[in-house]
Amino acid sequence: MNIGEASRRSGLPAKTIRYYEDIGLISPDRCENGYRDYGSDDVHKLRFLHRSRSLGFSVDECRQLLALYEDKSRASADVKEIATSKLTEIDRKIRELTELRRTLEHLVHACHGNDRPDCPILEELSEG
Amino acid sequence: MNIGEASRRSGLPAKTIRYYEDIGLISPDRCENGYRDYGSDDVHKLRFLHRSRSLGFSVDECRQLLALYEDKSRASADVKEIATSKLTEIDRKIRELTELRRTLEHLVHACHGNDRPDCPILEELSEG
DNA sequence: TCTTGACCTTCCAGCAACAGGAAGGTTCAT
DNA sequence: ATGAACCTTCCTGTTGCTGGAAGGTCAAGA
Repeated sequence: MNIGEASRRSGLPAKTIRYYEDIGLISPDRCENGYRDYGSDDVHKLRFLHRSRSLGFSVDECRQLLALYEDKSRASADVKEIATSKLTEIDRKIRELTELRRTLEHLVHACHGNDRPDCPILEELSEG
Repeated sequence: MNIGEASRRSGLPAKTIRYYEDIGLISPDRCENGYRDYGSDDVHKLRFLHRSRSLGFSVDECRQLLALYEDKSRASADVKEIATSKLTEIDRKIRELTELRRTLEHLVHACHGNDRPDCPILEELSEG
């Protein structure tokens, strides 16, 4: 199938699919006219990539996961380790954002938000 | 003062300070030898930038905030609006990450993490 | 005086992970 | 035959810096 169909079936934009080929994540066949030709296994991989990207794995982690996925003698511990470290990272991000949120909300609350120039937000930013 | 001192006082790397000049956020004087020459008001701005960046504002938002900061006839409502929309954005990010976290934790829990190839994480990624 | 080391300068490249668009070839339906 | 809807490659731009190369400047020590 052509890239458009692969895009529809995988949920990834054609641009992204070509990019994934550029960086060596997939390598579809080519038709005589030069068009890329995707098989159902390719689509399967693309969906795998789509899903793992949307779960927050970096492209490089996706590469590792994909390699493990195709390695029938893999140890599930290897996969679990990647996922666990990603979980830790997500936890950290959530903590940081929550802290940010608190500070910001405090500032927003303190600001009158009227047409006068007094602004605790700017004051805090300039002093903090 | 030289850029090194400005860096120490503002907490921003010298590279970043030059970059901020490149994109027009600050414009220090120059000495005869070509070195940048920062005054205390420059350092003040740099600290403002440092703080607002670390609060999650984009460089472009920082530019707006800085302009408001220097505009003595500003309305605090303008600042509050920027901060409020940033707050909304942070909330959205937190929600997304929390959802991600839940899915990922579920997967990590389901995986035995041993030396066998059976792996619910990969299964989910390939089907989801 | 020479030299060493810590500064400073500009410019160029690269990171992630694509997105947008130009210029052109192909296929299919009308 | 023509137009729409595909497809191709190549180049640029995004965000916010960071690293490095090649070179100028300055102050202190031998």
